[in-house]
Amino acid sequence: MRRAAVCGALEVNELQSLEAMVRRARLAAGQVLFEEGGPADEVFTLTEGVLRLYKLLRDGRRQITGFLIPGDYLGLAFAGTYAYGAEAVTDVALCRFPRRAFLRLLDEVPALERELLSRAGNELALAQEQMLLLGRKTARERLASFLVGFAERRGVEAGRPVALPMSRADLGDYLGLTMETVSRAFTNLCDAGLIALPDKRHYVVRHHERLLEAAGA
Amino acid sequence: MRRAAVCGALEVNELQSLEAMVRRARLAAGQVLFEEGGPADEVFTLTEGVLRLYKLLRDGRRQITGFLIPGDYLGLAFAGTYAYGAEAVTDVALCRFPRRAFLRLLDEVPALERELLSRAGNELALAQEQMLLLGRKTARERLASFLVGFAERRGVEAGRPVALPMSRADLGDYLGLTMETVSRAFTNLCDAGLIALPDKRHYVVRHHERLLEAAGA
DNA sequence: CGTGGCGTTGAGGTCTTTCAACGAGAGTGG
DNA sequence: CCACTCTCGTTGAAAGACCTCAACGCCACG
Repeated sequence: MRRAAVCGALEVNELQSLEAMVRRARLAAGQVLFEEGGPADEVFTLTEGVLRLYKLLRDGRRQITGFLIPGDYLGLAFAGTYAYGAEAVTDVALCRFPRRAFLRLLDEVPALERELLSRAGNELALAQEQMLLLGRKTARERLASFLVGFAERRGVEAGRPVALPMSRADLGDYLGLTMETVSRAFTNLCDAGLIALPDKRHYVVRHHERLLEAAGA
Repeated sequence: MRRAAVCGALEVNELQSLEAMVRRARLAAGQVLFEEGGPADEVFTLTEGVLRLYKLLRDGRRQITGFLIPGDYLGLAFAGTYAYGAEAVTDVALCRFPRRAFLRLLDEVPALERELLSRAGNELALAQEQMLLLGRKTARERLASFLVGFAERRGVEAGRPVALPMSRADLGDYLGLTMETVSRAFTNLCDAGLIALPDKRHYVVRHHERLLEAAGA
């Protein structure tokens, strides 16, 4: 895992300049960090909680493009405005960096740039996986894919309950479905014995193999 | 437009090492450049023609994640294998770089790294736009979005015919639809007067405003 | 104990897919 | 030069997956 590498690089090489420019912030669940199209003058690192990134259509339809967990960074837009909005799913804590200072740091620390490039590559691969999901998978496959991937990303070991911080509606907007269809897919996977639902905000992977198979790839 | 910047950087700063490592290649329409999961030991720049990048499910369902046009690069996987397959849509010409030499060059030319990071950011923004399309737009909106964006990307001025090198099936796999639905959406937009279809492989944007509106955002 | 948000379930509707037929055009071979 | 064939695209009819609308239960909160 390379999740800590940015912070690592900062702390080792540039502690003094980091100290000068880092600020910490907290947001309550549901609050907006920034909006799509807003001026992109800060870069963030998430340290606690979960964020959702999303894009909107004029009539209100929403696509969540990703959920961020501690260790993820966001906001590095090379255009002057954010390409997406960001909101707190749970209470969150994060580090904020002024964008200009961050770019200056980028000039001074080549390793940081390489790290960001590597991360961007990972994100791109994830985005392509998500396109496959949205364009070609069934509701059941979409949910199964998400549940497998999320458990893994959270580092939850097999058989352990995984916390689901987001609502069914959020999940729907992430998977390109409605809340109701997500709910039915949960029921379906549960009835099939692939997962268990101790309560509405937790799930357990009961058959990793079969769930992976239900995910379609 | 920064499309030429990589080549620019190479030619100005590293001409001799470039000469040593660049190789040119051609592929006929339909041929495979590399397959998903194959060893990622080369990086490419497309100089002529159009490529499609895609991911597959086991049962053959395909999602095209992007069409590449001259000036685009591909293949910079930080993992050891390609995350997607690449095939020629038309006859293509490209430059190939051995991956290791390319990474060495990356160490020597900091500007190149910044350029790649900037491009990765653009690609990520495009990918998120595509997620919105796949997850939340109707068939008509998807096609309208594509037609507007493709004309722009090709730099075709308003009212001029745009060449469509890919088949309806390719378009379907890109937009998360079937060939038939794509065809119906074409007919629909044509009947509505938003576009014209001089022949099956060209279209004309007749009302940029209204087409943009039909694209949903 | 009411109220409101969230999730589940059912019934009916809709958009897209599936299946099928048909037409146009390119390339092939008689 | 003219069938012949194959691919690609279009169109229609029927089927299906998901959506919409609605009712209901649960739980936290005031």
